[in-house]
Amino acid sequence: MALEKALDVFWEHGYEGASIASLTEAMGISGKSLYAAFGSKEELFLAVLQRYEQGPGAYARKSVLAPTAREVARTYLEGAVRAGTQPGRPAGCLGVRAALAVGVTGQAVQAILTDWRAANHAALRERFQRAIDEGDLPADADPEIIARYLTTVADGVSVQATGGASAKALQRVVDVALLHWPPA
Amino acid sequence: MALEKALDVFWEHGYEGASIASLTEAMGISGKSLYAAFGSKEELFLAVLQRYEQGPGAYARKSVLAPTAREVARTYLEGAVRAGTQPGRPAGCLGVRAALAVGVTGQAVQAILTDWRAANHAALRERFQRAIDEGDLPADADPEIIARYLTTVADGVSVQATGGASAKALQRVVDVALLHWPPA
DNA sequence: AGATTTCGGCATCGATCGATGCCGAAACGA
DNA sequence: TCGTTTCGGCATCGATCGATGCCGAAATCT
Repeated sequence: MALEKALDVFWEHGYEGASIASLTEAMGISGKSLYAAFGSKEELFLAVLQRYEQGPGAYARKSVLAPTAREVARTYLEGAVRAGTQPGRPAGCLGVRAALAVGVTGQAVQAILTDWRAANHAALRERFQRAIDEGDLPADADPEIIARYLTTVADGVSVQATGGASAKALQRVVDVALLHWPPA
Repeated sequence: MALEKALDVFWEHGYEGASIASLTEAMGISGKSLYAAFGSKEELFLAVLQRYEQGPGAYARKSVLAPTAREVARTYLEGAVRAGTQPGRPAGCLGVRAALAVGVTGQAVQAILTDWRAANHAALRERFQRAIDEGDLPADADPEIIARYLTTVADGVSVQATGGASAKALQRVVDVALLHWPPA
């Protein structure tokens, strides 16, 4: 699928670093077809982001469905490792890499990805609040700080993977992060 | 100092996102003076990176001088929080933000920053190896994994700060990360 | 004060950016 | 087989990229 190829380009080079020429070459279509199908570079990126959420990034949505808070945390962090170290695909997380620093033309996409990461955090926080209500986590646990800790580690995993850290090394980091539960 | 202004621009917008026009405007000098003083955009960035290491990023170099491994970890993570949430300055870490995803013109700088982060990791690992030799850490501790855990959390702190997380929230994340020591 | 040097403002270089119009070839239906 | 339609290759748009040369004003030295 052409969208999957575009995903790899955005994932590897970020929003502004991915040129239309590099996108059309990877997708195997012409510039005219690209604009006829997606309208603009930004709309193409939005379509790619949806694709990412349902593919490599699906672990975030699935993790909150785990039966226990402990399993939520484990599936979330291990999903981040797996998605960020797939052989033959770009390293790290699209949402972290693509727009951490941008010029003037990328500010809209940067805001979108910032919201995207914030939504991930909010979903985890709400899941841990439910765990408290169900007695799965202690009543004095703080769902905000637990969720923040997990998203911070996951973001760090993405940066480490981008820098070339191996899946094995990052899995050990995740094991360390999950040694004590609840973490606070 | 003009270098400090250039640092803020690269810090906020990354290497490719920082245009010469935005740099000269922030530095208050002309393009001609910029090239006379630094030679090229890439050489200017290298000078900025050195400045960053001795200013906001100095915590990394200082932390390994702490007397105990525990204090090394604490000063390192708290330094990452403080440097990444300074009011009136760009959020996060220059080394993480500036070149996580780049086009063709930024690959050299991307490699430089990847090496820079790897050097941080190596310095921590060597410090923890020394702690093991001195009996400050258990003989069966793994300096590689402990250092990797800390750099991963610090990288995550940088991403979180870029996304708008507060210093207080990130300090609590660091407290959680340091609750158990050694972490593994 | 006059001569010399230094440096910033401006215009501009070739290249590339995202985006679009033109045009010929291929595919489809009658 | 002919007429119609769709779509990709190509050239090009204005804007901006990093980088440079020109030229006049300000500062320095004798």
